[in-house]
Amino acid sequence: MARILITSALPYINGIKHLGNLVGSQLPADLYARYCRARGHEVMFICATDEHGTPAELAAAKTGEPVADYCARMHGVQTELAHGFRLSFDHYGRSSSPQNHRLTQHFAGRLRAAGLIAEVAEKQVYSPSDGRFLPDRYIEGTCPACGYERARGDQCENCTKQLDPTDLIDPRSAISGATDLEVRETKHLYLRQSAMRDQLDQWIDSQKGWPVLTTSIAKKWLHDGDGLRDRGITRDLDWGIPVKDGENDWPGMEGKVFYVWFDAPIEYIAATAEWAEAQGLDDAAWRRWWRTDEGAGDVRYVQFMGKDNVPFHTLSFPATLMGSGEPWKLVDYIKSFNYLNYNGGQFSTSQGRGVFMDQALEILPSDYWRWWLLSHAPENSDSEFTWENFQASVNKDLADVLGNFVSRVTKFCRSKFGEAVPEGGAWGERETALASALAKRIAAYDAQMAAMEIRKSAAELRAIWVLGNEYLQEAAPWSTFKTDPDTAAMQIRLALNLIRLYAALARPFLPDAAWSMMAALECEDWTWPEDVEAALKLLPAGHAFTVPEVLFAKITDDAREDWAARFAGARP
RNA sequence: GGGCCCGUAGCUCAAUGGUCAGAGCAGGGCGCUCAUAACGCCUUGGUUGGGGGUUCGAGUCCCUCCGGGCCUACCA
Repeated sequence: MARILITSALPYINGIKHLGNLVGSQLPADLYARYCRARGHEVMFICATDEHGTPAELAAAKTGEPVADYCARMHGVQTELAHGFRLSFDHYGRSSSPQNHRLTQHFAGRLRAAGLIAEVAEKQVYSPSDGRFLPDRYIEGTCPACGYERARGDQCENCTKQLDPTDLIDPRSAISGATDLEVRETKHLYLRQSAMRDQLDQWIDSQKGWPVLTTSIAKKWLHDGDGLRDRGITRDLDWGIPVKDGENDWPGMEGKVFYVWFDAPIEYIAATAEWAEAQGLDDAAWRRWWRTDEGAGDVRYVQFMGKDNVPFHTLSFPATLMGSGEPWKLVDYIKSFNYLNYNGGQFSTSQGRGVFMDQALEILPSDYWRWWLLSHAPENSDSEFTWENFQASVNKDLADVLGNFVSRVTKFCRSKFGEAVPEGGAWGERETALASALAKRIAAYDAQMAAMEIRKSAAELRAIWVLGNEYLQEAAPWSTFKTDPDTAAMQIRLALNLIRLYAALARPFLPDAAWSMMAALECEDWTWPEDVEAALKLLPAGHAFTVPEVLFAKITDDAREDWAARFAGARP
């Protein structure tokens, strides 16, 4: 038994996430967490809402709520949706928690003591009308290069030229349209990542087997141009974690807060502390996951995230942890994902394009989405959601191959033997061969799951379901029954046990369906089938069961067309 | 502009430089009748984006061209 720490990239507070966000971090992290638990490992699975930053303030302003209230409300909404998708977090925290305030300020203090913080005076655009400094991309104006009138202060979307906000002609606030912008001097803290470049570089080099996507992005940042640049870790905002040096004030930094990307990863740690508090445990309970000098030496730490998050997890956050000079647990493996596209374009939160988590659950139960999303996870390249593909995959894999197997076995047994596991007969060669084929496939499934090869795991699991249908076809208990009822009883006894085995194996992908299967069998034994023969004899003769409702209803053409039309344009 | 990734069957995707490039779906044929018209077996289908090169051997390595995508540090 190992101890596995799993974190999923934090969803931003600013609205409901779409399926692309879900499959890029939380869902595969949940799959892995569930798998690790099923294999008997001790798991700490952490996620949280990422609540600070300009977009959160603006979203709150739009609804007229105080930002703290807005975040509390949206945290509730996201928590509900996480439950809806059966995301099995040990704790779903908030980056605005007191724990995160303390830890973030602690790290800043340690970094300052280590000489890794620089104070930099810089000029930034301020909008008196908005009462705030404007991040570059919140300034719009005419592109000096191509004349595009809605160029952003960081880059012109039309001609892709990199811009400085002061380059823009007729600049205005993208928030209010105000044109009375001025340049003000302000002081900010920078994390001196450049001083840690070699250390980070060596650390990345020492990691074996990370996805190309992960290491190539890290290497690019480390070696591009002059190498890794220092990074501003404070902002002039109201909502956030006040800049402090540990518990002490930071002269000259009054009224400023830490940058979200500084405090968000620290929330992984803080959320574990939140968990401990919620469980009524002491600090040692969470520190044994995070401090190698306090018990985390044998922890394996795995992070899940979309590719846009990679630089912060490979560089900034490790720099924060290493730079503190304290023995914090560093990540051991980073599983990163590409993007899921929607009907040939991108899912888009701002444009409301695609299917969002709340809408998905209104349409179908979570298992349908979990299965499709995970079996098509964008691991090697961007992948594509289409309604046709979704319908075909779900109907074939879930309804026909798995669901129908459960149906045919339980209904056949009920009609010939009644609703209890039938007695009689003994295994022959066919059953031994099946057990050995299953053992082989299960080993492959286990290996793919352990390696976090998501799509390959799904394919192996499906192949295991197919073995059951093949067995039934060959054994043909419906004809055996006419001449040799005892053998038919043995065959169907095995098939009923196969349902339990499938439930145990499928639980990480399909928690609800697995539960329904177990409930129908009136069984609570989720034991992983390490010994397949034993697993296929687990339910004894005479054990009662019930025929379950149809596990997965098929998606009709009408429903598919209806949804395709409904989600074709912007979110209503 | 720079960097990275991808391009394989109608579709979605596999293949440490080494048998005849494989699966699932879709298509075609056969079988079965327990089951959600479900299941099983067989089968059609490829100049691996184009062109060069290295090698005994290239989907895989190198060059080049075409096409798609991502990142490029003040959104997060």
